[in-house]
Amino acid sequence: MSSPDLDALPDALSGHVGYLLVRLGKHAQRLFSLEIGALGLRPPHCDILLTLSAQGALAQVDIATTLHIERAHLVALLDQLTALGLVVRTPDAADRRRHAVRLTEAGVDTAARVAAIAREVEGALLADLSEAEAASLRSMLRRLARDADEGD
Amino acid sequence: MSSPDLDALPDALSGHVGYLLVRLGKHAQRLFSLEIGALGLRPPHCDILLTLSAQGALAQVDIATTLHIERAHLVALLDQLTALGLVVRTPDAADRRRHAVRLTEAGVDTAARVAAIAREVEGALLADLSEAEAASLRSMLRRLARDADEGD
DNA sequence: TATTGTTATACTCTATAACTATA
DNA sequence: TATAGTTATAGAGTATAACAATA
Repeated sequence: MSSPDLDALPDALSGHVGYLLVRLGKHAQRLFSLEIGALGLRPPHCDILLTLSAQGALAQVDIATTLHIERAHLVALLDQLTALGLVVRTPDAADRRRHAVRLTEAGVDTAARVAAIAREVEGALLADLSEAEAASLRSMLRRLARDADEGD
Repeated sequence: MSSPDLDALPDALSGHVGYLLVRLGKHAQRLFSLEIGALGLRPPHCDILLTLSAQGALAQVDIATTLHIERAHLVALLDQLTALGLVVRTPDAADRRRHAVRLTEAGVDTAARVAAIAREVEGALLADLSEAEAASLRSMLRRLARDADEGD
């Protein structure tokens, strides 16, 4: 048994979209993590910042539902973002069980930098695709993601 | 702050292919995991079985390289597959550092069942795409995966 | 009774270093 | 010296149950 000429990507799996999604998802996550590490953030922190940036104040349960993060896990993530001065939790007068989470001014700035980094990584990831191909890919993936959410 | 009408998929992130890949990869992994749980297997076990099924005997380092699994992690995975009677490690006469890993007869059967399950999950995942769209998606993802491997 | 935020626990995946035996 | 398999450890993501405060 000598080492065979191994394809970088195993043919046995390259035909499965499921496997490709898992593999590319991990790759994208890794690239992105390296870039945002300098900000002291990990991917879920960034998902939260971008979501708050687009939607304004949200209760924790809404953030959790939107991002598919467990409520229980979200607590520590928000504690960390609070310690960094990027978000604040304020009580909701109308329903005192809920905490309104919103970006601070520093949080708004950081969200903008995160968005810029995301665009850079995106460019590197899709470098070999034409504009039309990238648009087609994005459109199909968005449809699949919506289908997946409906199935929950 | 009343609960806003939350899109299932947050608009702030749905435009990023990177985020969609991560999210869909996790979804695909979850669907697949549920199905193969009945076989006592987890995704990396299946990746190994399918790779051995296609390539025959491989040394552990080759499996690890091909599948992007750490050599150190692979040891336990192969121990588990061995305990299930699905693979065997045999010494390589030409290089006694290397162990040839190959499927047993039961392993061949299980690999076939895993492949069938993978096709089912694939069907569910891509249900809303036309044949042409699915082929286009698969082709683009495969290109991106090869690009990613070259960049390593 | 149900929901929100919280604490605690456990399992998987990932990353790293170090050891042994062989080359 | 370098490589293959192994052991051990720690961080990160995920899933679950249970609790207090509030609706």
